[in-house]
Amino acid sequence: MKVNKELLKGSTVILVLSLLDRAPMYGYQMIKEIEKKSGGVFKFKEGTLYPILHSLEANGMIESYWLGNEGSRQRKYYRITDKGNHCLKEKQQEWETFRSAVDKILTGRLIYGYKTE
Amino acid sequence: MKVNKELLKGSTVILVLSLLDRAPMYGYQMIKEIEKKSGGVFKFKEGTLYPILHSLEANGMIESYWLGNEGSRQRKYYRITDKGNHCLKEKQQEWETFRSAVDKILTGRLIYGYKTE
DNA sequence: TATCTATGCATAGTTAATCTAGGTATTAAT
DNA sequence: ATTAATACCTAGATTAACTATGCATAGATA
Repeated sequence: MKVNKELLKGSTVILVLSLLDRAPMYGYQMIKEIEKKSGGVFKFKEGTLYPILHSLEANGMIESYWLGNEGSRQRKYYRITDKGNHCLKEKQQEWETFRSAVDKILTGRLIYGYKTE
Repeated sequence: MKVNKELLKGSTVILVLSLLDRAPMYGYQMIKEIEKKSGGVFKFKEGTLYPILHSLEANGMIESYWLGNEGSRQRKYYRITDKGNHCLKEKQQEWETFRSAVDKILTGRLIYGYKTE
């Protein structure tokens, strides 16, 4: 990770659902995709992604199916469900709220008075 | 919190340092200030803020001093140090990187192919 | 004057998201 | 044949923020 990894907390699910909202993918592919799209900023660990996928599937946000590439290796693809799509929309709104709130504080002006010893 | 509290992780320190970069403040004041500036999105708990302040002080990012309001109650003010200011600049850059990377994924286009069963 | 609310600092223990570190197996390249 | 990349998985450790307290002062209100 190029950034403080704690920053990522709370953002992983929206990143995963965003990817799957555009196309079904398998886990390993998502790791590469996220790294590529983020310009190398996010490098998901397998120990991070796979438990998230399993949890999202258990909650009905995504569905999985095995698919082989013309007789070659089997890959476990995930696609987003209607419920997951609804959840994604909520999280997109949440992200906008969060980002805006942080920026307000980073760029904000002083409200209360100034006091020093 | 109006947003998933996990989103906040990794962002607390930059928020605190940003406030102190504009004026010294005491803890309770910072809680109110952050709530006000964020439009009510962030409501820091005391159990969140005070340990952060103590940790930042232990690391030389901020300094504290007690100050009374004309003979009234004593308040513990914090001001940012040079080291803290340097840290803040790094974290501002980190925030930009992070925010931009998330937005790239949320709005990004498909890179690999599309596959379904 | 008694009580309630807001202010103000502090911390021990809990929770939960991510990482570490390991495992297994297939495929492609050297 | 060996190595690197691909591809899945999970138990346990880490750690940041929260919960739930405690204590104390100041101001308002009845």
